Amino acid sequence: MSQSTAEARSERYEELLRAAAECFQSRGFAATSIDTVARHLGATKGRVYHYFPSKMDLFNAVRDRAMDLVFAASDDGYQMQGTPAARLNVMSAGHARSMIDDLPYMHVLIDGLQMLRYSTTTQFQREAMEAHLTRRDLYEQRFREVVLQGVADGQFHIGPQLSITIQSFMSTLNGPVFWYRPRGEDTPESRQAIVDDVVRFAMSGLGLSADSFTQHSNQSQKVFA
Amino acid sequence: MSQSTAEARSERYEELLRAAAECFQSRGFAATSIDTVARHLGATKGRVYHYFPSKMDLFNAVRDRAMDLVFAASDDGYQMQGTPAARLNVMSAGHARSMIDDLPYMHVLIDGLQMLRYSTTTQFQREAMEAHLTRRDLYEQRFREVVLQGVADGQFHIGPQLSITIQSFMSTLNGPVFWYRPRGEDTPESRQAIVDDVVRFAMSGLGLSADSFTQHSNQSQKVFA
DNA sequence: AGGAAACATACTACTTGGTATGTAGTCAAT
DNA sequence: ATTGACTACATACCAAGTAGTATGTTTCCT
Repeated sequence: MSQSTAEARSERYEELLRAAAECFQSRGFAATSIDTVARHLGATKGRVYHYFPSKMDLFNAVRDRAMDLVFAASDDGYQMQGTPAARLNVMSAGHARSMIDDLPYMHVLIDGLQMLRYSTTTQFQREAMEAHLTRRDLYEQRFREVVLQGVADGQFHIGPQLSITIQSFMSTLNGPVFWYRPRGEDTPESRQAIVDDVVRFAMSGLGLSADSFTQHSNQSQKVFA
Repeated sequence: MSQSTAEARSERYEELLRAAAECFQSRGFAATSIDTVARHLGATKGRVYHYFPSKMDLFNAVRDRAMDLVFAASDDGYQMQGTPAARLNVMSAGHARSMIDDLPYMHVLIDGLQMLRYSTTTQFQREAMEAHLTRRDLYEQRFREVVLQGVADGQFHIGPQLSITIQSFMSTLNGPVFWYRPRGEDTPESRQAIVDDVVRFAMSGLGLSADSFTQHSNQSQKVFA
């Protein structure tokens, strides 16, 4: 197999994955038939089943890809040096940005959890689900870790139950998946403005004003230790 | 028809409505069959179709009921006298409380929006959907109104885009629908603690500390005008 | 007793996940 | 140039499930 054919296959695979994500987004898993995905591509079932052995595998592939994307989106902030507030700010912005930019995938990721008790008949599917949940916990753990550190530093001011605060924080960041829909007039800048506002709200929920975590070229301002 | 039979019918109707809500919650609309709902009641299709002419009508009834509940839950706060912060606090607590107490209904309400472009084939269904969206807008408008007044009073501090703030605020309040699941050990008090923490986060997102909106028996404390 | 309400049962037309098979194009070796 | 193997699909088909209907059957009220 030559280089170009391998690339071509990869492109076809991506095309199929995206089409599936879009269908799952707009109609949900159960209401999306394989024929639906195929028609969305101007193809037939044969093509879909050539790349994925079953509908469930297709869905899992989309969900796993979504997880890859959201991990990548917040990784810079997580690996970054700086205060918990600064790190969390970059992580959150990346996360929220991904919600908007990769909306079809993220929609699958967010409400793909209801699949928990849905049709977990097969053993193989149970394992795939469990592996996914592990990754998800790992992801949430990153945010929890940084928030906890901010609380320890006295920089964040949260309620008595950390888990509730984390859930609320993530709910805010995930929000765009439910209410944002791309329009003709929106630009990269307008999308960034949305992200900034969402992140501002989320950080503010932790008791932080924008001054305390945004990057200033003038370093003289330091509100907290 | 006697009084008791009318009551009995009403009870049966409620029982069916709740069973449907629970099924729709756990599996979604498309994956829930009429037989599923019937089996959940230990009955057969005949019973379901005796009360509802179609699956879609059943779903609409659940969704409308959910809207009734959430309206009722936040109405006290909306009608209340007081500062925008105090009113919004009570409204939000009622809303969040309803998310937890009426979880099956609320789940249907929240993600029932994806039905927008789903199978809106019939004209009648389009009208039902449009009527529902109108009520939903009206509901959100109540929160928007109170938030806007708080901003005008200088009591709230929000980002440049009001609509984004409102969406984030509602996302936080709706959050429990996605992550809360009833457990054996939770009590009315523990549930209230969850509600309080969620509301605290949401209000904090508007730049409000808990001191500025909670009711104090000692009235001497007034942080803002 | 008679009728209507409240279901259960049996059945139909249709959809859907998955499979089995056909087929056009590609690539490499002879 | 031809052949053979393989990829990348399309087509045809089947078993299972589902929304809705038509028709019993039991229970309750009057």
